[in-house]
Amino acid sequence: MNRLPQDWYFRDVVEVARDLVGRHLRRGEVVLRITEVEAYRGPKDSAAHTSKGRTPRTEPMWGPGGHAYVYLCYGLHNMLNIVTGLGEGTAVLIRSAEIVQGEAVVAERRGGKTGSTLLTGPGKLGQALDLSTGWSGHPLFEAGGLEVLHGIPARKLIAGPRVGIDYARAKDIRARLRFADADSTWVSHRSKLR
DNA sequence: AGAGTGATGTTCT
DNA sequence: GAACATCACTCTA
Repeated sequence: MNRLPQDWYFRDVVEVARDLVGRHLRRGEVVLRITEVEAYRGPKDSAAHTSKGRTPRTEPMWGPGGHAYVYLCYGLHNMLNIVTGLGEGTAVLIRSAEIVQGEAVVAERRGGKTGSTLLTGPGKLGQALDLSTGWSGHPLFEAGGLEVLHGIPARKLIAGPRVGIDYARAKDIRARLRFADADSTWVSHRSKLR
């Protein structure tokens, strides 16, 4: 299975977000199929990290697409985002995935848990891939490390508001920028999607 | 199904 | 010193 080329990410962030559902994420022997994402539309989007200005932490988000943006949330969760566009401050948060390969390794990293709660949520995904903020800025279109592959695009998408952004403006909270594979059970907060 | 709560540490004011 | 794109757990229904 081949990697997606860098210019694949040079499009509108919502378009890339929808297109990312069903794609594969590979790190070593572990391969995951993305089932749920959220789009963050840059400085004008009050829910996006880039709306608060340029800082060392958010630096990868201001660069060209195809790179990872990883940050620590609540002191314990490493969240994986994929930067899109050409230095527009836009990115897609990867929220959930299904296991394609490496189930034993993932189960061990997740504390021996099994079933469909294994990878539903961005913190769990970071744990399954053993990510840290050191991966922030990593090119996903190059071989080795962490890669995004073609995978199997979703047949049908469902959408809803983003999760955990109560601090944003009302119109940004309402915006339906969370997308998931309608056929997958590996999706968080499923009742709020349609 | 939904609400409440404590754990945890980096980032920026 | 406050805020924070969460999780796992405990209730109550």
